[in-house]
Amino acid sequence: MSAVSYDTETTNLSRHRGNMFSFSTCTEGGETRVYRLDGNAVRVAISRLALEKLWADRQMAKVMHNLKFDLGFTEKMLSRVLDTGQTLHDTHKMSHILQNDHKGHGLKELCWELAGYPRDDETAIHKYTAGGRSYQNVPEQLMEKYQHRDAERTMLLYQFFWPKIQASKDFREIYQYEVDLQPVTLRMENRGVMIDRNKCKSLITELQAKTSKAMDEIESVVGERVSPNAAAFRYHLYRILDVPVTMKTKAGLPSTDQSILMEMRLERPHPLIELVLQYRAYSRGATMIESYLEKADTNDVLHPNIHTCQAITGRESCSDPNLQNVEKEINLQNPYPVAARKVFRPRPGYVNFHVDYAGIEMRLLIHYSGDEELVKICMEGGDVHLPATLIFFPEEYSSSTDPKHKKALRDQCKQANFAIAYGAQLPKVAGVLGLDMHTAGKRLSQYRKRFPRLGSLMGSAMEEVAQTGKVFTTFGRNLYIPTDQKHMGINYRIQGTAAEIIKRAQVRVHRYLEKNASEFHMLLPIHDELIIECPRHSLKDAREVLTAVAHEMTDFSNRFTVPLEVEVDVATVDWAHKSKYKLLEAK
DNA sequence: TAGAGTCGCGCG
DNA sequence: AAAGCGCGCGACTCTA
Repeated sequence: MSAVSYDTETTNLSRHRGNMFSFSTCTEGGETRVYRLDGNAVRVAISRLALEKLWADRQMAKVMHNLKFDLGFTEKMLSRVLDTGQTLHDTHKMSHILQNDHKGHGLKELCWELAGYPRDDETAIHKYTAGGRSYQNVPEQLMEKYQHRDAERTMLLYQFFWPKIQASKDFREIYQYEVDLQPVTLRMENRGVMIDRNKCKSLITELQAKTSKAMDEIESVVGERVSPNAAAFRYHLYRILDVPVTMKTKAGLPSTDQSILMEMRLERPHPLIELVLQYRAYSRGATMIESYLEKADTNDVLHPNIHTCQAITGRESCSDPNLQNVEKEINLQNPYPVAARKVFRPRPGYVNFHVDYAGIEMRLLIHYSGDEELVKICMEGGDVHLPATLIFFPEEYSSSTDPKHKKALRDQCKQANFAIAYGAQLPKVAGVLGLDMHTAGKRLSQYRKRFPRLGSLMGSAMEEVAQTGKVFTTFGRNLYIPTDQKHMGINYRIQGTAAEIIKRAQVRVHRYLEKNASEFHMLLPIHDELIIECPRHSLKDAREVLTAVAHEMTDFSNRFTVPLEVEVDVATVDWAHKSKYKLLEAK
């Protein structure tokens, strides 16, 4: 199949705020063309015709650098969905798969590095686009020159990267789901997430009042009006509390971060500590929620950018706004959390299902460790943290009759399990468990004897980095790691594998819903969770649909020695109020 | 006054 | 040498 590169120029980076006004193409032979969709009517008509013709030709693969962007604007321009029956390519995704550790995957920089292709475009254009002005303000002749370049660059990258992707079966498969994920993600961004404007406003008012109250009280304690976020504040804090500096910032200054404040809070309580924690939490909460209001469209819907290949590990990320870090009601690190999730709501007439992978990180650690006893516990649906609990607290756990106490012990051992898998040594493990070194030492060696492979996960990943400069996941994705950072290998492997799982899951779930339950829509991935909306009049079908979705998300039996499972919650009012949702029993 | 770097903090 | 790591964003600070 022959291919053509395709690049759009738009008046804004955000689809719901701008439109495309021009596009350019380049053939495999290097012929470039530029079309304008603005200006006189004849030119517009000719360009539109060319655009229609280009997308009508399904025998011609379209190559883009970040295809979600170009596809999204083109769909908006033509008012229809375009990915059906098309062969699409994305050179940005190729670059990420082939060289995840590269400092960036920008079109210009890549072509400069790979081919010495000139990259002075911006310097000529900058004075026309400074101050956030649209690229439509750039003189056409100048703009055109660089559009030819970008189309040519994209074709250049395609010709350079595509053979390397094709050379490996794993790469082909990884690349294919990354490409398939683009229109899926585009649909989620377009659908968006609804906020409750009134709840936002009242919460902002409340938080601003609390913020200024905290500020006033801080002033009366410190003696002058100084923000707890200001550099100067750190000296006031240590002077007033009269405590030694235990942690410093990168620049060698006394740290005033949360972990320090929480320690001080326990050892030397003082009203100033509470005020600082309150001020920081409330002011941050207020500005975050203000930003949601600014970014929402006229229907109170947020359209975030969901980046599928931004993180070095292959994880997704989210911006404008970031919906993957909205505060929960309870935060163990912060006694004054802002329950920001309550401003997110299902659309009128809808409910939201939150489907999350149960303990996926520990399951993957166990999979990669190959520990037979732990694998068996997973397969039988048992508690993988129980053996550790019985080793570290044999008497305490068995003889305790207080469920709270038992849970606390079990949670400490869960922490210890993660710590050991990520390379913790005796002092750290003893600290996590709250045991003296001697007792912890004896029990840890028992533990290591019984589960030797969990403790050697980090070591083997480090060895792999030392030998090859990378680790690879079950799916064959390469994750390059600096050789002076070998210890990161195990983390990259786990995080990268979980990312691949949920990416593949989204492609499958989208296909399932499109075919079988087209009124359901995915809204957002949050690393180990998918949020799916369902109209209330379809609730009678929801249990069957969600059970099928769960199957699509967890069906990796040929890849993992451990089973994957999901748990489902349903939110009817807002994202802070969820209840358990039971799936159908497996047949 | 815009951009870059640091710090701190939310989520996973 | 090490319980690890990935993001995006706002406030602040300094520089050009």
